[in-house]
Amino acid sequence: MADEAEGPGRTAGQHATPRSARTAQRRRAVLEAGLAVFSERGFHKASLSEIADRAGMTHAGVLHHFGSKEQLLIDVLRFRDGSGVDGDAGTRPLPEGEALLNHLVETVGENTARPGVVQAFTVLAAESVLEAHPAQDYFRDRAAGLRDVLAAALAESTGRDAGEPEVRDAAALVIAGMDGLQIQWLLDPEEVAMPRATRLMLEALTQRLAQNGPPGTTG
Amino acid sequence: MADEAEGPGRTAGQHATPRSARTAQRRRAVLEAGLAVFSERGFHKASLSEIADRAGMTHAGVLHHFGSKEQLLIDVLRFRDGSGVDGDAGTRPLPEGEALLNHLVETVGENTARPGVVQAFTVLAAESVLEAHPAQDYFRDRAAGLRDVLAAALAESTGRDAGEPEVRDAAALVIAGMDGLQIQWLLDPEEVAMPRATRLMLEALTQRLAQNGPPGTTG
DNA sequence: CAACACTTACTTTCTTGTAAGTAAGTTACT
DNA sequence: AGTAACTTACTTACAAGAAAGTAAGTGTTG
Repeated sequence: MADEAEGPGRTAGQHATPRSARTAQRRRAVLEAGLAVFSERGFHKASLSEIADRAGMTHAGVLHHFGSKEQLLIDVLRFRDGSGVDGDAGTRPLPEGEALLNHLVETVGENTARPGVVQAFTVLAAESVLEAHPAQDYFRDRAAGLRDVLAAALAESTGRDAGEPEVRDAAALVIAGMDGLQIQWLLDPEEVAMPRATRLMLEALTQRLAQNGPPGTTG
Repeated sequence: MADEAEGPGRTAGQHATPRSARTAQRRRAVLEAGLAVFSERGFHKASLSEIADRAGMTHAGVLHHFGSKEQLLIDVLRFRDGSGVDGDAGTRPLPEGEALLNHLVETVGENTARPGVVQAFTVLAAESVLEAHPAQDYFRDRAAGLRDVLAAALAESTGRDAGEPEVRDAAALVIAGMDGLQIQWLLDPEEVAMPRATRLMLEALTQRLAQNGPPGTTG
């Protein structure tokens, strides 16, 4: 069983490139197992042993690669998110402007097909609110960044200014709506139509912003 | 003969309360400690010992009253919610119809003053999504009930029918928005104005429903 | 050979839950 | 009213297990 590489050496910033493709592959297996277990159990109830089992090693082996459970969580989130501490991951940058809004509805639709990832982000985001949670910075920064790009997108498509409080509130609401829908959907998938509801929210908010807004643009 | 007029004296007896009342009081202390600790740590990371400490007894004492950690959680939720397993609790039934919508914004405003309770419900609701979580039924039923009353309220104030998918989606969105805003607010209180955003959401959704809706009303 | 990728074994710390004891309070009966 | 029988509200002590993390060893590989 040799090295059929999928990209052995990578530009990994300041971190040294992994020695072999096999090592990268094992790390990746741990990250995937971590995502699965964190999403099924949440951070606190997840155990390194279960993650290690699924990745085919012992919990000490996991610690060898990631140092601590907290660091593993952070690496798992970045791995899934895209920024790819490791070799790669789907890393597509978000579209900007109006395209972002359509992209969101699409993404929500895709998400109904992978409850695992949805659950991981939902549970971990809420959990991160707890004092001294290791993923707190990650989720706070993520939310702030999303609010920014969403405010820009909403502003663009309604002729408003991205700095207006109402626009920023709307941006927060879009994220909030998506997060909250996920909770309800995970609890009761048949009662909640995530993509349809997301579209409704976007339409309602953009209509409201457009109607109430553009100072000189409307004429 | 214990002067029955003033109740049974303990060594340091000071209460004019009969034994059963004192017991209820101790149980209540545990419920309040439980709410605090569950909200600070989440269910899994909360420990009976810490709850017991705050209530002034040992963890075995807590188990004497509530049987198990899971049962304690459920009793805490019901206690805070109102249904009052115990003697009391503020059990005010939700207003109905349009009044509910105003009530929501008010409640959100009040909530900014008590992050503890907000955090408890936010974190536990998201956590309940995990397999075999003890509060899963509680939160699923709660969400379903809220969607019903909200759909009715939205229908009433927009001339729509509470059974229409769009109205039900809007109801789910209101809950989702509130839940999601709480997460963002807990992570970054200065960046998120919960009450203002909540009002915006309600306005945007009711306008959208009213505009798009009443089959015979529009002309 | 030396670094790496692990494993086994162990330590420490916590966890919930149980068992059994005790000091009060309550009830039943005379 | 007095007392015995019982219940309640706890406590201390323990059981049994899981958890993360450490240390040290082993085999592979570049």
